[in-house]
Amino acid sequence: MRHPAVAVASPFRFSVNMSLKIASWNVNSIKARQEHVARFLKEKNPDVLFIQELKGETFPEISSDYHVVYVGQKTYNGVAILTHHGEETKIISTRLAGDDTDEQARYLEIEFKGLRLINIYLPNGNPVQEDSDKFPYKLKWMERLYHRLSQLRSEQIPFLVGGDFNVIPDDIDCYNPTAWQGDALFRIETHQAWRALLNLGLSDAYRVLNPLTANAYTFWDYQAGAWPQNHGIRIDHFLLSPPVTDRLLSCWIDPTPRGWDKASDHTPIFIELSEI
DNA sequence: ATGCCTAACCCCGTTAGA
Repeated sequence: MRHPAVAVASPFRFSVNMSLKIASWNVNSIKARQEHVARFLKEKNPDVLFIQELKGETFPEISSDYHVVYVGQKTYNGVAILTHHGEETKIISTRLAGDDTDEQARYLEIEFKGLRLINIYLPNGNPVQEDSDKFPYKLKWMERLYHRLSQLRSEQIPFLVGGDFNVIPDDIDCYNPTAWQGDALFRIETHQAWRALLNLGLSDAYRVLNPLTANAYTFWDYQAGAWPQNHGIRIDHFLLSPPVTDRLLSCWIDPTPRGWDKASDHTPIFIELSEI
């Protein structure tokens, strides 16, 4: 048979432009990294950029090509979503449900092109010790996230969650698993909560397409020559709900911004989705 | 080894990050 049996719905279906490129990057202060972000947008031209750790209450003017929605906080946390050419966005929520007393700016959920986009800066959780509530806060936050995503699943709303999860999913995701034993990013409770998210039917976009790739990291400590020795961890992720996983074309980590002068300790991760 | 580095705040050291 010379011609495919299935008709092509649109002559543009196989155009290279018919995809959505979404990036996520913890910049460790938007004020300190605004020139890096401007360079990144210009060079990579993503349709959407998730940013974490704004570390401030304001968002500087960076690019007239992008529309910015953000939730800020003095000194700590803060997340933003940038969309190219001011495409239609609608803010659904600027906080994670489940604790009205939680003032930390770590969650931003928007509607974009029929998708729910969720940008998170999941709590670090260290130190793990009796007299600190940081680890319990992390676990509670993950439980709240589970409930929110479970709700979206039952409502059959297609979504993706991207950001700094502060979770090292497995041994392959860090240069020295032994060194991370007991750390909040690698604790058994953290892994249980991570697996609970996956068991909602979500996929870890990077591992779907790169199941065996080792030494693939998104964070390198400023200290002890971690970057030049590639002593990193993979903690920035995209989790996709099933219909979004069906649209996944590619997922990659771009280490180059980590090598820039006065760099963030994180580097961006990308996904590319086919258009409907 | 629990620091090594970096940023914010604002007092010139502390807190937090991961």
